[in-house]
Amino acid sequence: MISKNLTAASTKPIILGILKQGNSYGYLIIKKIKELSGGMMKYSDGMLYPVLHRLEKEGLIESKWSVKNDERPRKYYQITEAGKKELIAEKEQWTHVNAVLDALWEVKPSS
Amino acid sequence: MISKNLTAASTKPIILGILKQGNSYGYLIIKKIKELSGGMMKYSDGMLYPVLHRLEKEGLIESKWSVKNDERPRKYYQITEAGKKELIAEKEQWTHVNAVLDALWEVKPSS
DNA sequence: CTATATACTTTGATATTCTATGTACATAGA
DNA sequence: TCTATGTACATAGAATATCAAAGTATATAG
Repeated sequence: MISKNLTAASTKPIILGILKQGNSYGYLIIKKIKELSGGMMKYSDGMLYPVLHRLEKEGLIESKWSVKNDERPRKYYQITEAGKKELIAEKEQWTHVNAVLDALWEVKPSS
Repeated sequence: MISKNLTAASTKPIILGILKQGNSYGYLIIKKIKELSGGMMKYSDGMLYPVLHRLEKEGLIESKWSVKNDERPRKYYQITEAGKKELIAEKEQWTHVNAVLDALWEVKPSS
């Protein structure tokens, strides 16, 4: 299982990345993350929904209730322009941190 | 600047990685991180020292006061065997999360 | 003698997290 | 019919984590 910290750090880019592929809703996003990570990352609903609310409050995603007579009401989210920019900014940060870590994973002791 | 979450997630592997290169002490570790990250990551002393104490409590690092007459007292840390194993486990987690993110950064909208 | 750098530590207000709980509908199958 | 399970969203609040600020002290440069 992925650690709490690493899960927390990757939540935002993962959700934004999934929504960049196409609109989706909470329950489906949870299943998608589990699938994408091969079961290494599992979000409970109680964990994910507050994050979606926060991202919406930050203007990175937008929601719209979809109510059709042949299916259950679902709250569909879509990524905003600000969200797409944020995803790019996230990628830059991850690239940077990975560069630092890559320099450290395999180092031999200098002694 | 690197986000709070990503900083938090990378703190442990960065410190363990630095100590794997050779023993070091708090103040020097802070400077080393700043240097390694090109200034993108800056730890205040109030942030780093508690982390060192926690890692020591977890048995991942060990400390020893170095008191010599020609220099100031310093608390040197060295990585333990458990710490080396933890660093490997961290690397695996980062590899996994990066694989998930790599699948999402560049996706084209399916619509 | 003052400012800055070095070096380590802890407190506690603030923020975050996520478990537990609640609501509600759909459907499979016993 | 009843029950279990899956789908779908939401939030309170206990538990935990964070980190700025303040404290102590020595060294050195100007």
